[in-house]
Amino acid sequence: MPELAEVEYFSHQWDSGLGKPIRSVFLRGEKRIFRGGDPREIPIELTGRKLIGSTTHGKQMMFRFGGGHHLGIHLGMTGAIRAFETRTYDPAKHDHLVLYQAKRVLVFHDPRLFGRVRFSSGGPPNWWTDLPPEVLSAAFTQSALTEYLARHRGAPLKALLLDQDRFPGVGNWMADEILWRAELHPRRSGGSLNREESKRLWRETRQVCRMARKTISPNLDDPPSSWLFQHRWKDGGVCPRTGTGLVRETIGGRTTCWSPGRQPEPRG
DNA sequence: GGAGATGTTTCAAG
DNA sequence: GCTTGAAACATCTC
Repeated sequence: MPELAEVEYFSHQWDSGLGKPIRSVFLRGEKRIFRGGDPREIPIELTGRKLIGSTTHGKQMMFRFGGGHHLGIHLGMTGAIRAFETRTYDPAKHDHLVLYQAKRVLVFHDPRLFGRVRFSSGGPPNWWTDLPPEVLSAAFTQSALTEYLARHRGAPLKALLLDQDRFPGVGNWMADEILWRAELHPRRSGGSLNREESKRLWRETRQVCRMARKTISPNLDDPPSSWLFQHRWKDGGVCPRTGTGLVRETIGGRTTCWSPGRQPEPRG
């Protein structure tokens, strides 16, 4: 499910637990979720520590605890963060991490195990500090994008937009939304864009990220019907701008939706 | 029963 | 060495 705006929404689900200590920790022990680390550290280090802050970066979430402990969560495709106001809670089938506080529980849930939990003691770890510039940061410049497109001149735009090292937080539906607004066919190659098209791509990438945060992050509401988002999954879906039929096909390894009336097929 | 799902990583081919 | 594409991961829903 989650792309940048949804990730922001989920990270706030634990806000009610800010400033309060963890009393105990439940681990399901699914190794895949904690790949690359040893989850047994988590109960040892977090018990008695307060949750003191949270932040997101693209699709990554980071929760800070007292004592310099950091918990990183990636939701993968089906992960979710939840909080329940309760004193007792039996972990559900796909709950992988449950942090018990005095009056609530903070839960990470993920049926498909594509999500990931990382843990680090002693300051922010490299996997957090070395993240690339966010799309809405000042470092995400037009010229950096142009340079990137030139380097990946053979790859389809759809595949490039899913590159988390360059477009952190952009996922499948956001990539389609960006290309639709920029009037660029998803199969256009990185090297085929002229100056004007490259500028449109840059502008719409930022615009979609900005609007997604504004509309989705507060309550996980769906975007308005003027977006491609609302029409892209429906068979027989119609482009809200041209009124003509939408097309779906796999590009860059993912289901891709576009409006042929608006996004002309590349030549050749 | 089969296909596909708003994601990332890894591996191999070009 | 770099770029690109496909498969693998595991479960649920339509």
